[in-house]
Amino acid sequence: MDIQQHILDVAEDLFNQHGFNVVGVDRIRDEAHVSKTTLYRRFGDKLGLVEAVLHRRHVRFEQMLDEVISAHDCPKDKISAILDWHFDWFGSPQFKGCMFMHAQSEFKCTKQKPSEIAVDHKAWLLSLFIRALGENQVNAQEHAEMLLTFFEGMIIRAEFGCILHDKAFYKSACLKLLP
Amino acid sequence: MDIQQHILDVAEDLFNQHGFNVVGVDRIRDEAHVSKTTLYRRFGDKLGLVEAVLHRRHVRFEQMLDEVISAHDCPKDKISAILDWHFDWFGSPQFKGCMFMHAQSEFKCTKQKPSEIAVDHKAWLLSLFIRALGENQVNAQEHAEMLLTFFEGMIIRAEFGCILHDKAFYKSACLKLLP
DNA sequence: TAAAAAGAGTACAGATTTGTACACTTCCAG
DNA sequence: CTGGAAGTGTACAAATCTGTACTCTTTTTA
Repeated sequence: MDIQQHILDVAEDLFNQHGFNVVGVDRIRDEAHVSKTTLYRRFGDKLGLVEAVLHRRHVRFEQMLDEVISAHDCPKDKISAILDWHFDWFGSPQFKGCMFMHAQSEFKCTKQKPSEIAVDHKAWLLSLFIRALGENQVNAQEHAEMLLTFFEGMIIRAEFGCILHDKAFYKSACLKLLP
Repeated sequence: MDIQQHILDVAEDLFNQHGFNVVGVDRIRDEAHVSKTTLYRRFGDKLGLVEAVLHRRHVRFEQMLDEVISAHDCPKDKISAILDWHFDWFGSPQFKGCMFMHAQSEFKCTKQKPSEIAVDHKAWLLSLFIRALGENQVNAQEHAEMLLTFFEGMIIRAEFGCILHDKAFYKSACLKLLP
């Protein structure tokens, strides 16, 4: 059992459910059943822990979604698969919105590293859509941006508990936004 | 000079720039140049102040956007005008993302009133799009939801500093999402 | 004008938060 | 088996945050 990963598991879950600033180090210590000494030895300070959580989450999303789009051939199927993946995510009990959006809103004014990680994550997400559309397409960049915009909106609507049950409407909308 | 509105001005600006939990009552007192007695006499507690700020902001948005769509006739022009209004907002120096999204992410886990106000605001926003499309249209509800989703995504992309300079792409995407 | 309401300013109680210190234990590798 | 790295548990310093208390002053209103 890797204690580092266990701490990150607990911290990620707490940050995801309640936010970064509102969750104190003592609470992570209690729920992870480790000592504060260990927390500060491993991650330096609370900000270091936040960064480690975000970085690991980004890598996980990267692996999952890269696999999702590589399992299909044409742009239409790749986008459709990304949509399915998002709906599975929205339906999971852990879903509480996008942690990178929350990091951006909580840390952007102080220009701290979590905000930087969030911006990098979204830049990678745009590149995923560009690759899904095929980079040599005309205006692939802009079409990818429109699709990403729509997906970001879906995440928000899901966080507000307002996602429509019928996935078909979203799939149809995505198709309209394709080149 | 209305002291109540002045306090709300200052609090709204601070909450907008930095978030709700991170801004303390003492800071609002200092920047508004009022006493803590006045703050607590007027708003009860910090949560009451947050609620008052959100409520007033919702009413202001309601007035502005109702006026925007009533100034045009066909759905296409109404949506286009809403888009223009959003781009003006994104370009303003006060823009720091959607305060109701932030309220939802900071208060939803505690099921407090700010989250309720945020949900109500977004429900009203959906109704705005339904009215803009014309309520008797086929699947107006669902088309409005797709448009709202896209607009929520634009707000997020703007918060990340990633909105494209050329408004034409977004306008074109909106048209594709119309019935 | 006199009473009542509202505000200023300050102090403070009580809780919470981050981060450190220190003594003691566990565990593993040379 | 032994020394060092890592972990536990506790205590605590220092800052911060919410909310109240209390006195004094200003403003409004009857």
